[in-house]
Amino acid sequence: MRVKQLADAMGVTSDTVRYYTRVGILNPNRNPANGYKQYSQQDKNRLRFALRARDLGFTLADIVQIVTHAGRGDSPCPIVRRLIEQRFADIEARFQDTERLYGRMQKAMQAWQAMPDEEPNGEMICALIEQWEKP
Amino acid sequence: MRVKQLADAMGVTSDTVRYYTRVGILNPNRNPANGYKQYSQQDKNRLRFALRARDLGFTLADIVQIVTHAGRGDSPCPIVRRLIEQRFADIEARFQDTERLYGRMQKAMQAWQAMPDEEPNGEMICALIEQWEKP
DNA sequence: CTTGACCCGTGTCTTAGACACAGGTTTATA
DNA sequence: TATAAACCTGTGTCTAAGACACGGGTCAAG
Repeated sequence: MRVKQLADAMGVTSDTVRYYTRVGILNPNRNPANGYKQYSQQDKNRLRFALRARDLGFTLADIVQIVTHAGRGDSPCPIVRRLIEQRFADIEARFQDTERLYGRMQKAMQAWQAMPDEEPNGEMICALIEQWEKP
Repeated sequence: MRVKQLADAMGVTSDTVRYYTRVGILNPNRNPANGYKQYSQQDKNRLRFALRARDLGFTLADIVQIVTHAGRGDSPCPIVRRLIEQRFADIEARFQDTERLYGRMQKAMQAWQAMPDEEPNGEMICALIEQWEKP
């Protein structure tokens, strides 16, 4: 199948398929008649794997490592275990960071809505931000 | 004050001070003797404002807009109100995305630890990822 | 006067694609 | 069969918020 066909089948854009090809996750053959990329069923499986791993928080660099080792016949075992531990810690930290940010913003919004009575204006907001304390 | 002095005073790196200068948040004078940037107390105040706004989820582009309008004597009011609404929606979406990602990863980790009995190996993890269903 | 710490501007790198461009190919329709 | 729409190719640039490197100039203490 060609780029768009694969992209549509997996629910991504053509650019994503091309990008995953560029970085080495997909390895299409070339149609000798016109030079177009030809994706096999194996590419489709790899793309499905890649998208699921991405949804679990792995980076594309992680995925490239995994599929490269898998393709060489090596067991991706130690790599994958290390990556899982690493990404889990990353996502946990990111989650907590975002949670704190969200909390700060909620508090700021509440402070804004608790402003005296008039509509808040730009200066008041700027003053609010300026007086804001580090969490 | 010079770059490093300001950076140290505000707890950021010199690169950050230079970057904020590049994008127009800070406007140092130049020391004519050597061409070095000379930051004033107003720059320090601006940097403090910028860092607090950043901690509240505003982008640097947002901050540039705000301080540019403030510097021109315009009221930043309508801009700031629009930005606040925009960023609050952004952070809310980001928080929920990260929360979902964190949940998916937690479930994956639990599934991994609930694996039969042996140590999990790479193939098993890959199989887990492959069979993983979209949330 | 030397040494180490600081400064300068400029340029490149990072993620995960999105978008644009100029031109070649395929496919459906008239 | 001609043409137009939709597709394809590679290449290059852009995103956010700095980090890092380079080659060279400047400052302070010893």
